Amino acid sequence: MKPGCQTTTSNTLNARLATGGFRSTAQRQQVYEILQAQRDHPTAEEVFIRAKREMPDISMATVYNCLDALVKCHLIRLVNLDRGATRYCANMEDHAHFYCNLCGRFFDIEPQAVTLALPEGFQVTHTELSMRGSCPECGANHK
Amino acid sequence: MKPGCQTTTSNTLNARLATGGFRSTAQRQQVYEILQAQRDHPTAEEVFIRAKREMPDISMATVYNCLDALVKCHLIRLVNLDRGATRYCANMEDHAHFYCNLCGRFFDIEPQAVTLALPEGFQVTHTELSMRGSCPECGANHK
DNA sequence: CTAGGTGCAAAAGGTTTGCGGTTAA
DNA sequence: TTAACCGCAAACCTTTTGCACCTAG
Repeated sequence: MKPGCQTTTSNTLNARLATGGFRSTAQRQQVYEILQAQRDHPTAEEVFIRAKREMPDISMATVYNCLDALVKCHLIRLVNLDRGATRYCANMEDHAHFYCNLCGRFFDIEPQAVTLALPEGFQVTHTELSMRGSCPECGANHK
Repeated sequence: MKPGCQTTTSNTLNARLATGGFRSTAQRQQVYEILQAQRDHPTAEEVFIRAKREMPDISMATVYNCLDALVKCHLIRLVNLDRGATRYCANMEDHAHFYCNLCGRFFDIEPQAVTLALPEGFQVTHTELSMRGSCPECGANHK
């Protein structure tokens, strides 16, 4: 491993990968750093473009492989909306997603208190709450 | 229009289509009926297969066209989970979706009370809450 | 060393689009 | 009558797969 990689973040990352039975590779670190650095919920393609800046030979197949490994280790999560490409999010805190129809940006919204009468016997492992509408900026401009 | 089509449901459907600026066609009625009849959240492909039984010449392009029209009229909604194909749901009541990882079925779950600290200025037009885990049957079998 | 990961290229899904003919309003 | 819709086929975009080479553990 290159010097300078032993940050708290990469230690956590490497430990988590190991626990999940995955190897720690430069590509996985790169993909994870991209999602940590810019929390705009990029698509796989957007992650690929950003990764190429640091790692010109990386391939889309590898990006998908890395994203899948990170998802399985619970280091990132998927965000789906409508029929578009899946997006990825490194914020693992309990939160909801808000998509602005006007500017197309995604916002992380504070912890949701979801209370619903879940019939007995249903065991929930993952939850995804997404909303769409207009964000404060666009709502003001659109008046 | 064929006799027997003047049910309450199709009247509502036709009125809604008209309000949305869409024509009422046999294909749209067929697609809507399919989603009303079997509430298992089929994909576009599955809707296509079911529609073909009654309407052998219908095409995928038409199925997508119908689904889009129905979504725009708020008669059906999209259900997204992971990277798979988008699914469609004719239940417009406020509810959540639960996907069973073991049997692969989707369940409609009773009205959610979602309480979250939405920052001022966010205007929500659509909400989607989906969960995954194990359903009562599978949970019992899997023990 | 060797199982697992990488890059490449091709294939597989899923969805959209263009076009000539058809139909609801 | 005519704009909207249909079926067909091709295009498009996203994701997956197969394979030869490489590398973390």
